[in-house]
Amino acid sequence: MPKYAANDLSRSVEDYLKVIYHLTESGESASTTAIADVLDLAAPSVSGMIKRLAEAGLAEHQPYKGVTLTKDGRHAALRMLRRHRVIETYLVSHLGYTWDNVHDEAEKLEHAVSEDLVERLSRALGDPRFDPHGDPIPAADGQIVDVSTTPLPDIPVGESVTISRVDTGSAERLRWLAGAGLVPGVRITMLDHQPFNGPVTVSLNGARRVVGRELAEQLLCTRPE
Amino acid sequence: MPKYAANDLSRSVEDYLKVIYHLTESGESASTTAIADVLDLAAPSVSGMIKRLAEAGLAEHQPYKGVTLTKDGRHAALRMLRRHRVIETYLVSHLGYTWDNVHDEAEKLEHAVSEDLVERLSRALGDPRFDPHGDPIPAADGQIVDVSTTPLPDIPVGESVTISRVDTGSAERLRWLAGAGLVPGVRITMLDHQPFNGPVTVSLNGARRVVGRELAEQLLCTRPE
DNA sequence: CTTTAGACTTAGCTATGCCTAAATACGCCG
DNA sequence: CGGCGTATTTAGGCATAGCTAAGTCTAAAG
Repeated sequence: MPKYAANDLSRSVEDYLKVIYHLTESGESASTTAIADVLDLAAPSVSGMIKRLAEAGLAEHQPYKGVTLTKDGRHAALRMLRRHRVIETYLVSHLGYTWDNVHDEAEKLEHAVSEDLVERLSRALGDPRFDPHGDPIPAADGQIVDVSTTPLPDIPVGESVTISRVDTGSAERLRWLAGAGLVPGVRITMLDHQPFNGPVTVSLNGARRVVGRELAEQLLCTRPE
Repeated sequence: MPKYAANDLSRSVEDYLKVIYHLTESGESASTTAIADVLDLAAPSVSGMIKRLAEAGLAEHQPYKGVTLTKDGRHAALRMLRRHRVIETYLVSHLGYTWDNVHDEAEKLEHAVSEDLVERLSRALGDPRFDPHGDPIPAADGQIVDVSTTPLPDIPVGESVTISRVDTGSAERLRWLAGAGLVPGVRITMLDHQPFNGPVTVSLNGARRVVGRELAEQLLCTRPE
């Protein structure tokens, strides 16, 4: 018999679940310190919350080894992710926000919107599958598509690719990228790699763009065929 | 020098301020029990919060006599009222909500939206001055229009008036009224009063509507000239 | 003028979620 | 293998905001 999904988690719990979800996406478990860093909290506060999450059946904790989400916890985290990304998309396409300033607003709203409102927002948008940063929006049932992408610096010279995802939360970087036209959906061709972690040069619509290595790593591309 | 408006009140504080604002609109001070009833809290909890509100300079408390808002408190309450009504209006006109089901959603969102978002919503609506229930929306600076209205049962037979405001939060009543076409902006003519607090009969667009006294009291009308 | 019901406040407890300080475990380096 | 630094947990507090139980004030009725 499935447990009733606890649908009334506190704001804090929701935030922890989201962070743990992100930290464990690559398979490893999330450490206390890593969580504390992201949420800007003291480590003991995180220790305490991890215990509560485990008791609530949302997370599994191996003391001193880290924490992972249970099925319930992952489900709740995906619900938050859906909310966040639907809200961001709506704010950008219907209320004049730009992709560099939606994050904070969505961060607050995602804890306040009802299931119903999220679905209305999604429908008003035509049930988009990606948000303005190219991040996939989980479906209402928690399904999330897994697009295989390659960081821009790993693209060989001469190859043409499509930018599919921009993996930074930095408003400054997002603004610069938007100004340079380097946004999801755009087709670019790799022209040059400089060695020793130097910049890469790409062309888009005939124009040249030089992008520093660190930023280029955050431009995730889909390769042809 | 004006005090900086405390812009980071807790959800609870915001709720208390709203309730005290409503209870004191008619000039009297709000009693502990009245506040407790509306918020569905125990009286001692309210006593405690009133003390905190007074310490924060948001309310004035005469022990055993009731509480009123200070200028700061009233300002914060009006800010919440603006948020609530702008959100309700947006949900109805852009997201397919009906006037009987927006309240709960707005109640949660009003604590989460930023000043910026409220102004964007308002602009997207053309800066409306009334919400779907006909309640005036305070301006961003706290100005609120005071429309003088008359409860429907006080309209003499034969007079034609416009429904300007529907003063009930009951979803059932709102649904019935919408079905009967008795919504703000509609012009009706008083046909009959039954005695002993009996129902009133009105015509709208040639149709007759019989409305019980209690409900009719909640239909606030503007009279000609 | 007293009594008394009901409104209001005080006292003291609970839960959440944060903190600092102190204790303890892990794992690496010599 | 032992020690040491870092990560982690435990212990003990604090603030907010709720609760019940008990005491106190007000005002109306006798």
